[in-house]
Amino acid sequence: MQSENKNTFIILGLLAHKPLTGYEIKLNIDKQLSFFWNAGYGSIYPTLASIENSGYATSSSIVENSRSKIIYTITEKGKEHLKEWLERPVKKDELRYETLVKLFFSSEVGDAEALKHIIRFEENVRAKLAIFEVYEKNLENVSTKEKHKYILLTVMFGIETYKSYLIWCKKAKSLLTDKK
Amino acid sequence: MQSENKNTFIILGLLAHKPLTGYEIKLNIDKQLSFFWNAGYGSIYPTLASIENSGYATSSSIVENSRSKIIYTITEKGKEHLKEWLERPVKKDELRYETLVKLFFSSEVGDAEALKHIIRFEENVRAKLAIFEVYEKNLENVSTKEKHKYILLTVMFGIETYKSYLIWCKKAKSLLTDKK
DNA sequence: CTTACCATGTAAGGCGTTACATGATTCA
DNA sequence: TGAATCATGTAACGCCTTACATGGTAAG
Repeated sequence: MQSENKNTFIILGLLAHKPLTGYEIKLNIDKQLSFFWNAGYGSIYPTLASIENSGYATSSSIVENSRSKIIYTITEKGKEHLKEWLERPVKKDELRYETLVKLFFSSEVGDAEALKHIIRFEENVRAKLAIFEVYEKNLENVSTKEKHKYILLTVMFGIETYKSYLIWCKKAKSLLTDKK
Repeated sequence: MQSENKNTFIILGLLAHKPLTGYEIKLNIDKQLSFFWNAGYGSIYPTLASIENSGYATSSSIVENSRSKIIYTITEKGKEHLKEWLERPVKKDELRYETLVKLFFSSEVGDAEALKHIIRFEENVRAKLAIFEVYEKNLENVSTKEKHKYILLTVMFGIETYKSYLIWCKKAKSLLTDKK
């Protein structure tokens, strides 16, 4: 079966909002979805080809700002395909926390190594949380508009979980450093 | 390169604690790591073969409880390999929340569909949180022992994040249902 | 003039899931 | 006796990352 992988639906979802090039799709995923989904050019361009092949989008070459690009536009068939997927129950949320794996086995290397992983994790979380909070402020002003409401939901999810990560980091550090 | 994928280190980590069969490894992963890592027999058995091939473990066929099994034992070389990996910085934690993707694009299908996804997510979270809390109680009693301390850390992570998921579920539901 | 960014792709290889295949033992 | 669990694997396929390859434009 072609065109049944998740990236197909991510791309169709973005195209449902407006026509985009492969390059713009990558930018959109990085900016808006990267917290819970990632994709590289190596998946995006082949998926776009397969999407067009299946009749879910059409492409047209244009020149804009003296740059030639290929813009993809979703078709009715593509919209139906997307909706059908959106209505299906979620199969599985996949988490692969390498950080937690390394902590789980840290009895082999000791507290100092474990702490390094926690601290690195914490730094990443702080950086991303700051970004989320800017997004949230921007979105709250326009959230009465239908489209933004759902995006706000995902940003809220990021904020809530990242805050809990920080709480855990604190507890984890004191479990490893406090003298009994 | 053989034997450099993550499952290699998960398995070595488990074997570092005690010798196990492929079947037992699967049970251990499901019970202790499934919150942040998963693996099927289709990865475990081939990885075990490659681990043995690389000299990170040795195998021996035995009969126990009138069942024949193949037990793998980690070697010194395997322990070194594991430690070296545990000390390397984490490359990336990978999250693929299909739930959030579907929510992100829910403007295409509306509040009712979005709510269904949230409610399904919430049910899963509640079920798993209950399990984590049992684990935590059991671990707290023995957490002064080195090995359990690190396992407790990962359980605490699960509890903290799952509690935050529930908070988000509540907020998300009211964002979608409250009349303004 | 050179660095960064815009823009589109291919190829190889690794990773991982799913389905299939087999067979023994235990328990109800 | 039949279902569940123990136990070990293979094969196919799909998915995804990484590296490679190319070339144009904008800005300093």
